[in-house]
Amino acid sequence: MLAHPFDTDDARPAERDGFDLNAPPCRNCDVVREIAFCGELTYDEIRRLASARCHVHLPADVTLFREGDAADHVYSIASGTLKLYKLMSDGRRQIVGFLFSGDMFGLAVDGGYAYTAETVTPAQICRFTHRKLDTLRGEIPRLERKMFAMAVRDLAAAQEQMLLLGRKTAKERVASFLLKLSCRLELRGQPSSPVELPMSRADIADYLGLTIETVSRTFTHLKREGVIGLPTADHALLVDTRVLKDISEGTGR
Amino acid sequence: MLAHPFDTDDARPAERDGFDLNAPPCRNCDVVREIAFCGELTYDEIRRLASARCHVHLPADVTLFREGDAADHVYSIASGTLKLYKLMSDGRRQIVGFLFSGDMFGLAVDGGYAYTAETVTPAQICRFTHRKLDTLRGEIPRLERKMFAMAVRDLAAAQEQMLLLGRKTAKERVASFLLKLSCRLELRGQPSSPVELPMSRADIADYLGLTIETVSRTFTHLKREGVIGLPTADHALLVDTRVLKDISEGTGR
DNA sequence: CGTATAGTTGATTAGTATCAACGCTAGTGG
DNA sequence: CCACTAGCGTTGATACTAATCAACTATACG
Repeated sequence: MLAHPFDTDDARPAERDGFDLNAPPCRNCDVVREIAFCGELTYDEIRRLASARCHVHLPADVTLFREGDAADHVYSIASGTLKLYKLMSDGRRQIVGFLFSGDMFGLAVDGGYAYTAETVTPAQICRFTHRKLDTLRGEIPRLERKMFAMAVRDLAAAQEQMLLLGRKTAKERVASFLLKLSCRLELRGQPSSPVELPMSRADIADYLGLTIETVSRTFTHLKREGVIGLPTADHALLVDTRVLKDISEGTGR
Repeated sequence: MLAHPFDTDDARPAERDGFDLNAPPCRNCDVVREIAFCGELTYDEIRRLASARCHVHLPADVTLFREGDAADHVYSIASGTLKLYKLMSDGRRQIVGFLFSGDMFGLAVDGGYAYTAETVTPAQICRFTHRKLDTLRGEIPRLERKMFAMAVRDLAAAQEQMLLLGRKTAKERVASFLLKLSCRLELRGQPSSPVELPMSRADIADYLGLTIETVSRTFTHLKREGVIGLPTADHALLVDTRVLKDISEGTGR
């Protein structure tokens, strides 16, 4: 396992990677504002948060921590895509979530992470020690609320995924997956249609509870039906969102 | 839908169903202590909580709210079993959780419940308005922390269930299910073996992403193999927990 | 340009769903 | 008190979706 360069949490938190984290209404705070916890916080609060964090840029396919590791840190994504997954002893894998900029992860119950976290693309990551973040949460009620809201949102998303995994067909799963990615773009004010698929077919399969082959075949079927387009393997065009939505809900073909 | 008798949240919260909620170190506060939020709170804090709640006893098969309903309340279970589920338009159902005494539910993101909640057995339920609970959370940091911890715990459980639904075989699912119920008993200091199954086979099937028939057959197989016993349809005896655990993890038969 | 990896497509198999019948238990009414 | 009925659970036969096994193609990399 690659030793990742986070080892400076307490050493020099204020200046790192060219970011001066202490100058309030500047480029740097805008960057911090991007990160998960900071929605609706004041600049002063963000500054306190920023001084507790550790920022790093990682290449693709880096493991941040493994399921069962002592949960020392909470993470936040500034840019890039990550995956969280659980493994069975025989190698079966379930990806419990793909994460993007603004997402938070690393919360743990009994001191151990419940999943492995790995970068899918190069990514800029912030990291806070649980200890420091706990203190800050106590001092900044809005931060506490924000983190709670994020946990509740994650829970609702997980429940939606349980419906997908337990009750949907392969076609419905793939359609739901594409729509979810598209929705996320729309929420961020970006065009909803050419959806980037930075993850491999294997990752998609392990996220949807399918095999690589079934994912590939289903993409092809949807393409043949004219519902989607696949200009490249890692870009999907949502040609008919309406129909795709019907398919994802079991109403359509 | 049955109109459930909760309509007194603001009317007379202090005295209801024979419970005097204002006398601190008495039977009633012990009852309240049972409920979800109250772990690690002082009697004073519990009293403030209790004065905001509304308590009721419900029969089996009562719907408390439906997916999409305006999320007005947060609920806590004092006794009994409930199920939370999501429905698709064609009737396919995924139960996202069975809940027992001490569990909390009804947290919502965008003002709407993400699932339907229904009693499986007769149950004693507490209810708080989101409005009041939000205020109390602000006033009682420990409450805020407790609810956050519960949300994180629920999230980890949901992720574990995603692994089950996405990657486990029918046998592994049923074994995991029985072990989970058994573990819960053990954590509460009760004998881990005769596990009560208050829910129907249909409920178990919709929880495990299987059909009634597959659940039934799998119970029979495990019984034939001598791993479990089924004295009645709604009681399971865990004969060989070790083997059951191996099965649930894909290590065993 | 050759090789390795990811993705696609095809043939077959396996696990679970579906369809169907039967048995058991509990509640009901004579 | 006992027969009747309804609903739940079990068991069996068959069908079907997605997994597995296998081959091939396209893309990226040295």
